[in-house]
Amino acid sequence: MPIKKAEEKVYNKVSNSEIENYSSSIWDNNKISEAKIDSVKKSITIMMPPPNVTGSLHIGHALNMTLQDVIARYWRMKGKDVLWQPGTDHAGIATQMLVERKILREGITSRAELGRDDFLKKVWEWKKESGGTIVNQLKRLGASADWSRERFTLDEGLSEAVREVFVSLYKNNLIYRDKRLVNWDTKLETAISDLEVIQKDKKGYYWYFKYPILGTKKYIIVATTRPETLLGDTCVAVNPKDKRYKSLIGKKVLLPIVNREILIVADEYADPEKGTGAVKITPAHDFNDFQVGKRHNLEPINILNTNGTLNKNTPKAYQGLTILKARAKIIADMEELGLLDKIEDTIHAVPYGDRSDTVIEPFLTDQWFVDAKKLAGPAIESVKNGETKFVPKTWENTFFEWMNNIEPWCISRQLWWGHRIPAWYATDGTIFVGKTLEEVQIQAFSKYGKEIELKQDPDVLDTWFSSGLWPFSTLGWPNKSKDLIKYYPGNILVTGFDIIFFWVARMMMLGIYFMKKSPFKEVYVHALVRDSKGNKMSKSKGNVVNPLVLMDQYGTDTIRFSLTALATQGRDIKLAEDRIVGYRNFITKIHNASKFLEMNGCVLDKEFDIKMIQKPINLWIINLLYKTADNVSSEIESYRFNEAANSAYHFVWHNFCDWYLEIVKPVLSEINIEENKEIKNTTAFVFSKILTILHPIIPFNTEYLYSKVHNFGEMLSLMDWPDSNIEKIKLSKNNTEIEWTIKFISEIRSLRAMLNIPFKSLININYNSIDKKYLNIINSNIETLKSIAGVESFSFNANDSDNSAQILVDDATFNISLKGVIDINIELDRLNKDLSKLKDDISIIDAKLLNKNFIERAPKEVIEEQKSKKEGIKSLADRLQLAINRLDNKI
RNA sequence: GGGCGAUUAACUCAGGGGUAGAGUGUCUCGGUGACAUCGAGGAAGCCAUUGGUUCAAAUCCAAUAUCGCCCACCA
Repeated sequence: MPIKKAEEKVYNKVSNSEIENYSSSIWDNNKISEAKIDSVKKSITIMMPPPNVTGSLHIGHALNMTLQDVIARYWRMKGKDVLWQPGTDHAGIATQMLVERKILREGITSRAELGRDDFLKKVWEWKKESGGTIVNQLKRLGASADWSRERFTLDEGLSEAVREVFVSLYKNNLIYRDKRLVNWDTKLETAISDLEVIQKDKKGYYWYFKYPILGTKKYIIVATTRPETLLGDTCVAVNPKDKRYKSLIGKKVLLPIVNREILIVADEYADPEKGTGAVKITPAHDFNDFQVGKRHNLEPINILNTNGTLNKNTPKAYQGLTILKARAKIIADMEELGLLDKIEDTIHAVPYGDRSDTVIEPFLTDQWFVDAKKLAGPAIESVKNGETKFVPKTWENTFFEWMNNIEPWCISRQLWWGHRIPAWYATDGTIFVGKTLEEVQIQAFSKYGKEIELKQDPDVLDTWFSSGLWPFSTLGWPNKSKDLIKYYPGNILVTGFDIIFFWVARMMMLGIYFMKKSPFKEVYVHALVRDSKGNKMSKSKGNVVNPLVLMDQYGTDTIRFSLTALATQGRDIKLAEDRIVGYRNFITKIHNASKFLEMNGCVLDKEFDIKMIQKPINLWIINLLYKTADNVSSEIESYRFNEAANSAYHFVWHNFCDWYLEIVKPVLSEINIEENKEIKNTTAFVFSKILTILHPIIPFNTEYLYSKVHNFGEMLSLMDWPDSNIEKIKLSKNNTEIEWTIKFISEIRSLRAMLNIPFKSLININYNSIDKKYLNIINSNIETLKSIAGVESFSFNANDSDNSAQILVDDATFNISLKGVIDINIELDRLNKDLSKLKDDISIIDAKLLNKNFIERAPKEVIEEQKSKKEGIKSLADRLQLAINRLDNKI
């Protein structure tokens, strides 16, 4: 076994952390990411989705922030004044839970023991100590947001905006207080919104209960998955059209255990197909039942305490029991009474709280609501009329679907951490809403004619209420600030689809209401990052990929490039480590190219004018460079990040490194200085532009190479984006000479590989009659051909019928003497294989050309294209056939 | 139940009316003055199925199948 030298050789690239530290420190020193309010440049505003202050960078953040950073850096290089507004969200429930756990560890039994004020002090303390974690992680990722403007949703300014909005919406009857069924979290003891409820399919049972009909010995049987709600039943409903029960309508049943007389009512809600067709109605604990109860004027009976235990409205034996214990007792009691008819297995959806992961109970309480329906109209309209566009457009359907069916938004939370609701109550229950206590005191005084005691509502607002104001509250609203005028509305919002309803829709509703304009022109909705098998990442599955670990392992830029290259529209991202390794290699490749430039003294000459370039190879690469730059540019602008990354990748690796540098390499080492000057200049120029194009995606390495290693000029992040229009570069469609050379070299290499001619044995290429232009090309690239194709000589040889292999490039034919070293049969095989491919191609085209309909109806250009294609292939095939015949004769 | 999306090489995915593309993997050769985290060259596909539109369909339309997601659903 030969020793693998690769293992001995340690690549001497500087460490990722050194590169990352260098780049971020010069960006910080030069404040490249700060928006310039006084700049005359046109603005681009990106509102960062504020991560939870309790958060730690996960792969979704990494994707989201990388894409925003690509956009931000790109537009800066395009000469725009970019505001990327960062900040964090106070995350009411998450933060409160976290700090509650913390004080528990400190030996405090509950937040109640501390009291509201002291508990909040603890939360602020925590925020001061640990709240910056996520921000530092974002900075490490390279997020070039304007951190000097960092905001927090509980900042004084943002809180003022919250109060202003609340009061204003209240005055306009868009916020109201109401007693309604809400989703109640019995663990957190707070109401939550519909969106915070997650339905999970669970195994359960249908219990069939017999309710005795008063005055008879008969029963009506009802089915339920929640036996304990029996205690709160106020009627039994049957469908008026259901013949089975028609005679029972209006009769009464004796509700077992509680012995309450309740009516059998007729209601369309009862579905004869479901269960027994008769349904028990518990208005206080079921959303549908609530409506039924209302229709029949039945007072709901609440059977629960806020912590989910049974309350005073239930029989003594049940009071204080948890729901599950009460359920078991009901079943046992019913069975004992002989009223349990049967039990069936079922799988049904059970609501869970997204934060507490506990079963959510419909619960009747007084809460504050936003009349979302009224606010939704204009938001829907702004998408319909194109003021705001979703990318990809398919998300607009999702948006409409939800907005059209929107329900009142419950905004009050029975928590301590958050924006306190600016409402006060008089002892008689009168509500006063105002921004400050003084304000409501004045209101109260004018009502009562004297000073009275006012108590502020103890509840706080849903966190999304304040983040819904983010696009304008961060810019100084309600003050008419310069920022607001310049940076509102934003241009682009980058977000995951999971918060379209939570956040995007609410920002649009509130933004349009208060600012008269939708808060952003475009919403780019990116995919979810999944594991390599396509599973959603979750802590319980243990398949969570920690971006910070990946960043340590591969470097931040590698992760950024990987996420960008994988960010296709409309499909989830499966993060496979293979891909990451591939892109790590790409960054290494760039470093090696850089090393090559250094070794060969390729230094950027400020006097160098690319319009004066003469050599075809240089013209070729410049041409491709600008094509790539234009391409990357339009792909970023249309949010096709994967295309942008791939396009740059391909150009750098396969055009610049594989061909340009290889072709130029032998010439660079020649002594002719004048001759080399143009090549060296071009090489340095193109490389500097490569770094520019890649900068938005991999800022750390490109900045490092640009300003530290090569000292190409100022900081890269301040450079202009290459643009063929602005720089008036004429792009040509074809560069025949270089393209022909590449084809020629590829043919030679392919032949070598197929015939097993080792690279070290140089070959002699003969030609008989070829066009002079090809000879010229060969002569001007002779060094390249020698060094990268292993060609020793070219010579005229009229007698080309020796044992020779054939190379056909366009309409030129070459032959290589095999000198008996090579098995003719192998060459014959190779040629025959090529030929049969060509013949297949011809027959496909022939089939078309012989089709009368094709000739009659296809556009002329297409027909001509097919014909000339066929001509080309045919001439190649003919010459190949000739060569085969000749070789055949030798055998 | 309502809606959306996916199905293309072994894998992960682009593309999108005119002969099928990339990266990874795989096979062969290679220790060469940028790079073995590399270079050169191969092999590998009835583009899910069935119908339609079209001169022409992987691409457009419709149905089907399978998988995924969102919303609704605790009789």
